[in-house]
Amino acid sequence: MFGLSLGSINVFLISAATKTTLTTTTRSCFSSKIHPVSVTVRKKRSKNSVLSQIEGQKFATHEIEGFAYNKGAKELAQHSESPAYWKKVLEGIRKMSCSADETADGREFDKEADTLDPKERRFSVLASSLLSSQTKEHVTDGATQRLRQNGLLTADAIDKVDEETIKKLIYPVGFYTRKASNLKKIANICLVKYGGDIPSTIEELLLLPGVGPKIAHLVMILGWNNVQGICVDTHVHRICNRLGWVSRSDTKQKTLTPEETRVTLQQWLPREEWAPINPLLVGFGRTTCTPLRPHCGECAISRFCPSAFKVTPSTSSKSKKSILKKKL
DNA sequence: GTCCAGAGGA
DNA sequence: TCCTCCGGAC
Repeated sequence: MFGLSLGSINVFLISAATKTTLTTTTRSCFSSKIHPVSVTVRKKRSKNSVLSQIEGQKFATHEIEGFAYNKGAKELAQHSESPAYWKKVLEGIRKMSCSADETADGREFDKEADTLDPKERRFSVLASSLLSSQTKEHVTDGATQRLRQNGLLTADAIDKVDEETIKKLIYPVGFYTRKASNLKKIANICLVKYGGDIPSTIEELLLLPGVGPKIAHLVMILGWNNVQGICVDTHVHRICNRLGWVSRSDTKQKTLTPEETRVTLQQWLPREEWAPINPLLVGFGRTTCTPLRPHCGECAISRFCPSAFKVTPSTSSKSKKSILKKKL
């Protein structure tokens, strides 16, 4: 159960949040190498040099690493004001998730994951993260199981097996043809460049085919227990905008992309919430705060939500087109 | 038929 | 910025 891995993440988070100095205990909580990063962010995402989209935004090294241990760190980590009641909102969503009897994470990663060799565990995290995107949970689980049963959850094995076999085994995950091809390429890169392990930084993960910001951050958290940033998918993006938790700089307009949401959200959301917020909002977004016709009537936090009961169904470009067609 | 959901290519 | 990739739920 992913809960196990989440457990270890929680341990890390608590220690990171409460330590005031960098101790060996804290350091040992990271299974990964720590890469101090100072990133200048660009407006347009390019595969080679990227982290995010807000121009001029810089992260202090200690912030990126996950430590708020020196004097200036707190101010830096909190340079944007938190929206009112955000704690109550998260608490309310947590309660709803529990009563709906959902898994807190919304994702099941490898029951046997803890018995695996760390390198193999990380590769399987990367593989299942890739499969899970744009795919229902049970479908991902089935595909991952089949890969495992065939011994295909290591870089070495994937590199050797032919693409057609992978394709058949992972069917019917979303975009299985492309994913099979990407998986082969990724396995080869992991083998050649990383000795069968996976990359340990966001930048290097982003160089892998089929890995964008969403999966890169997810893999850093689940694979390396290293919270570099929030894993923002379409649910986190939508819900944060509905709640008014993020907006374009100096305006009240919604953020335009998940990447913009991620950077904006990271400016005020305390670090210990970065890892758990994705599974929490994904569950909430699938059941209650749905993209089309959200169930505000049964939502326990609607009183905190500026969009409650007035979310107009977002008109997609496709439906806009068909509306236009009908008019013509 | 429409929408979902991230990444990549035009 | 839009389109494409996929099966499947609705």
